[in-house]
Amino acid sequence: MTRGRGRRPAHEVRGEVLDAAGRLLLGEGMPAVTFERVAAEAGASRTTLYKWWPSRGALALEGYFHAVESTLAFPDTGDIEADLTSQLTAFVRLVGTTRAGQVVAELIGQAQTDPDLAEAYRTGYSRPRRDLAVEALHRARDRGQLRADVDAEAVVDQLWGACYHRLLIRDEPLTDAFATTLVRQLLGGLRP
Amino acid sequence: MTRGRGRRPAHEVRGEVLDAAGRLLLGEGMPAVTFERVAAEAGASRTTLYKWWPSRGALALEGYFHAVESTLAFPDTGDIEADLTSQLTAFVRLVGTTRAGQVVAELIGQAQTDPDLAEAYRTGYSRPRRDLAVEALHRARDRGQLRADVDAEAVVDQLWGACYHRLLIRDEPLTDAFATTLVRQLLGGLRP
Amino acid sequence: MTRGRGRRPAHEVRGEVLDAAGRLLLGEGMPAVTFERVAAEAGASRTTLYKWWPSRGALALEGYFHAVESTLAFPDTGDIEADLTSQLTAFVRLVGTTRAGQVVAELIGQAQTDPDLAEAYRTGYSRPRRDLAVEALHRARDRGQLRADVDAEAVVDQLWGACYHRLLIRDEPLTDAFATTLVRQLLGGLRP
Amino acid sequence: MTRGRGRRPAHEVRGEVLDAAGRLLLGEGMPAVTFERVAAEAGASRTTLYKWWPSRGALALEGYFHAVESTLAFPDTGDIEADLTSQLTAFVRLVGTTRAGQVVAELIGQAQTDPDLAEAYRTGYSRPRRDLAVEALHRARDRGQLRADVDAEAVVDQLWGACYHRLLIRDEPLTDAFATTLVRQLLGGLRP
DNA sequence: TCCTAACCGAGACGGTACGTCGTGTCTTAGG
DNA sequence: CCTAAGACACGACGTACCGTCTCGGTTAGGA
Repeated sequence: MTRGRGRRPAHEVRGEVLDAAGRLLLGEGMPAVTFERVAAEAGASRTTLYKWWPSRGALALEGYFHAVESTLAFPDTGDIEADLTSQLTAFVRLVGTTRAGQVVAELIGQAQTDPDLAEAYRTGYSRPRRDLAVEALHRARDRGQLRADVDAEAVVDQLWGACYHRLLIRDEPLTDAFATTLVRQLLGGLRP
Repeated sequence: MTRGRGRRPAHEVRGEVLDAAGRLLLGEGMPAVTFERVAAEAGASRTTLYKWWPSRGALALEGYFHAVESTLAFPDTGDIEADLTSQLTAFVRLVGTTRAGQVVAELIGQAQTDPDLAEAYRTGYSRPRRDLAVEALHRARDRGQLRADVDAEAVVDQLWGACYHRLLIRDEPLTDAFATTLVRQLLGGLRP
Repeated sequence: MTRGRGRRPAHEVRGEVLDAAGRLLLGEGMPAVTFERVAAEAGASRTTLYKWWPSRGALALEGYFHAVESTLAFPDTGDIEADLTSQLTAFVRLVGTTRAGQVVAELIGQAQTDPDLAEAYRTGYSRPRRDLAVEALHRARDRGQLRADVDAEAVVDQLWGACYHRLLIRDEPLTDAFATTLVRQLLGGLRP
Repeated sequence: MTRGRGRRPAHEVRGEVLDAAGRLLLGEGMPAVTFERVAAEAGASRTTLYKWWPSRGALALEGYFHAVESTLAFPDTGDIEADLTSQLTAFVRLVGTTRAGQVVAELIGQAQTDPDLAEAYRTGYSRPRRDLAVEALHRARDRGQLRADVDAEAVVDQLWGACYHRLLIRDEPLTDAFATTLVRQLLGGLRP
């Protein structure tokens, strides 16, 4: 007898579902993350998934978080150029050389037609990371390393956004040198 | 008599199909551009569409081009900062206030899982526009308005890429002021 | 509100599908029995049909059974020649003058390239009918009306098979006289 | 340069088409014989095929004839039982053990919904063979080996038709013994 | 011999059907 | 009594083939 149809503890099912979603996402990419396949892989009912996740994008995103358990940190050594370069280089390497790059790109792509995913992505991923960088930039400004009128949000777009651009359009390569260049070119004009 | 089932001139069918694709894309967005609906709207056969377009993304992109007939130009007044600001502001307005912004975002989104669309987008859209900007930057450099070691490709990512970032993630607004700030912050460090 | 998209009782859908299949089969013949048209006529989803019937032939056959609800009987009066003649005459009239003849021919025809239909036809139609005739022949043999070494299975082929031959090839007519002749010519040599 | 599009001698094209049709029929069976595939295999235009053959069945049949070049003969040794047995045994072996059996069955099957094939089959295949057998039977009758009132056409159905029955329905095997039995059982009652 | 008309093959058209996958809804049986 | 299993209608996909029709190159016939 297989398992019966009665209910299992919610958290147990949740865990298996997210495992399955993350596995599919990392293994076969976004198109493989369907309610159908995730439910089948997790041995759960599709009904259950519909109850907890509003869209396949939201499910995929949560599966991604569940799989990578990323730590959120922005080391502050006191040298903003060095910190930005190291952060940006780490980011470029992550999305440029690991599976994560393609996955993040697909999530952003899917988010264009999936409002639930877009919202979840902003709230749970991009916003916190932006904030960390903005705070670091503000601290640098307060330390006198950056001009007083620096627009920290725009700086984030000019560094990370530039990388996302290359990640999403892919008509120019995403290299360490590129990361370094971004910081160098931008900070030249931002020093007091 | 209806029309028979034989061949109609290729360009005639093509035109009607692209009309339909563009109309659906602008009117209801990317999810509405399916082979099925485009064929129905165009009064064409699905088979015919499959013969000419490798994916719904490629079809949508061509429908978009067909609909907007955009002119490609990068005015060069001799003042690079002014030119960049005006170009970037125009771009920000286009994608920030018209239907085109959402459409372009959806196309880029779809391109993440549609290689044919990605290739067509790079070749027919992003690459030519990048090149124009890069050439303008090189001319400015040769005029002595920019440092000799400027990385023009990176500059493009730091200006337009920054805008695409806000377009695609949408956790910060895409305003005229933002465009101006991007140019100001970046060019400060790029002058000789 | 139309009806919703959820589940309907299986037997309800089944019934409507078989009605439709039978109606199309009797009305327009085998070529009209496609999954597509049956689904449309029955107001059911094609997906559902695929779940229950392995091929359009199998669907048609079941539709045929559903429509005709034939009774299976082989009256045994004690006079084998009379019984065979009456059975064969009835069969000849059925397939020679009613719609059923063409339908059965088309089913057998389709079965040549549809293993599922072939299997279903043998199991559900021909085998039981053969068996009834064979049993009657064995009883006649045991009563001493037929030679002890009669090959009852072969007799079936020499009577009904002969009729199927004319039904399927149609280069000679299928008449009552033919049925009578078949029995007469064969039984002459089968009497003890 | 490939070959141009001008015309080739009709008989040359015909030959290649029939080669292709026969090859497909013998190799993959009736479902593989489509105008599309035959034209492709023969390197001919579909238009040409439509001009010469009214249906895929007719094309297949002619391809079959072209491939097998069967000789039509009914040896007459003077002993009708021996002749019938040897002819029937040869037939049973042909359709029971070679590819031809399946092919003939598929052709008859297809003929149920293809009037052009049915007509061509009767005219070019079954009718001539029936006639040969009927003539042999009439000669035997005239020699006094069969009763004067024998219905030769019916005899053909009771011998070959019985075999076709087993070929087409396949719920009993088609063996040499079966052929022998058919003749033995039937001729018992047909002798004067 | 050149030019032109007729023809015929190549191939695209509108269609029908297939079989599959995914979606979101709804019923129902099981724990 | 609630939940999950699972069947349903639906929409879209990509493919195969059908029968029709247009187009343009070749070839044969007339100038």
